[in-house]
Amino acid sequence: MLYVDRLTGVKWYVGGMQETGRERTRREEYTEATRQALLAAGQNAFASEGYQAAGIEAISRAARVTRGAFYHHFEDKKALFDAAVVALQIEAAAKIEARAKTQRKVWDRLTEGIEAYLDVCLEPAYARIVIQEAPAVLGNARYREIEEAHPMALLTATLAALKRQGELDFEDIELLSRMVDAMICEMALLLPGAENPKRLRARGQKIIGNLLGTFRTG
Amino acid sequence: MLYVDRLTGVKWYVGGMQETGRERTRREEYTEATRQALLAAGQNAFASEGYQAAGIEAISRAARVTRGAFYHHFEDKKALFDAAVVALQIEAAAKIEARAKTQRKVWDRLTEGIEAYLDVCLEPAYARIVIQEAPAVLGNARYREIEEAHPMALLTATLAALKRQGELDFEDIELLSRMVDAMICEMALLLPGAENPKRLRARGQKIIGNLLGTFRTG
DNA sequence: CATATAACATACATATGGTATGTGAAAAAC
DNA sequence: GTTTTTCACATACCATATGTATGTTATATG
Repeated sequence: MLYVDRLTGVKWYVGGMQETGRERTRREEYTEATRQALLAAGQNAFASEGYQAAGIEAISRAARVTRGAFYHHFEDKKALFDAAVVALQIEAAAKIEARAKTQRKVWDRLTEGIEAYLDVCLEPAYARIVIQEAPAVLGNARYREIEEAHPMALLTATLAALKRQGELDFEDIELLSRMVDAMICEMALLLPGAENPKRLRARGQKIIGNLLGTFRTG
Repeated sequence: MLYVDRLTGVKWYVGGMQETGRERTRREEYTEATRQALLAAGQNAFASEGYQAAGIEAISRAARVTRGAFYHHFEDKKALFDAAVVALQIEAAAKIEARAKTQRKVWDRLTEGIEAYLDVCLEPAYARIVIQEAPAVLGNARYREIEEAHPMALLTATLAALKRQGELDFEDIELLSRMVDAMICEMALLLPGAENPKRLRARGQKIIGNLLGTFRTG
């Protein structure tokens, strides 16, 4: 979460934060807690009702504050949604990285990471908020900005590593990464409605595997 | 199916209209014309401002009627958007089919169709309304229903034909079709922001070609 | 010709997002 | 320690947009 030092105007994040030496006051903790409550309430509402149907009034009530408090913490409704997407993407990237790290060889890391990514995409909240609604609500530019910074960065980095090691050959790693991303998201939206999800998933992975295979060298 | 009266220039649709053998009255023609005007105004508004920002008042004014007329023709705002998506998808399917038909061999039809699909996806109105916003506005289920009935049906049919001819080998044609579809849409959202669109497009097509190549037999 | 109906227009009800202002407690300044 | 300021909220208000209920007129129909 973002903090702003009143004295220095310095901003910093908790999560990937640097210690600035200055101590946190109790009040700051409370503030952060209500902000978190609003964000959590927002995620719930957006996930279950969708962006448009989710009302700020209801979200605020769920966080046990008034709409006044909401507008103190967030610029507007879109800002809350943006924050929700960022939080989900950071979470997603962490989960994927953790799973990928269980493998030694880079190529195995890739396939494990893709597995993990698909698992994340299958979580209903993620599917609805990030995949289904975020592009429309935030606009493509902003959506891609967030996506590139978090979950896709891992994929791109892994593909780049493979290329450096000479195990993969393609000019535009970024593009290849996006294509794989698109296929994974497609799978995520397809699987919940399938009559045989296990089989469908296996087939989907085969397709993705085939594609990557065509660029594999050695 | 759209008909245009060569004498009057009036357009109308046959589809929901019962074939009564009865002649079309002038009044019915007028009615259909205003409906068309509303639909066109809606497409413009949705394409330039997005679903949420586009107001029914403005759309109605652009069609030179009041909001009362709008609500006479459409259930609600979503219904207009739905109609706009359907119309765009029907149009898209027609364009793709026309282009694909220029080729003799089925495999060439496939690649030509993919080319044509990408071209359609690059039209700003289509990209914004169908690709970017429709899933969020209509919900995934409805979105896929429309997509499957129109542009994707062609892709699936072509892939199925190739499979029948023994030129393609994969168990789930529908899935493969969806994957290709996902990649094309991804390309469409990627290209407008690219510094070298021509090169990017070529690379994207190479990726899609590679994927299909892995299932090619003979 | 009378009646019904359909294609609109008008007026209204209501919800929701956003803003402007008020308040009390806590931190900073002196 | 007292004063002053700040900040995290609450209250009240406003604007806008969706949707509905009702009214009106022209056309089709018996």
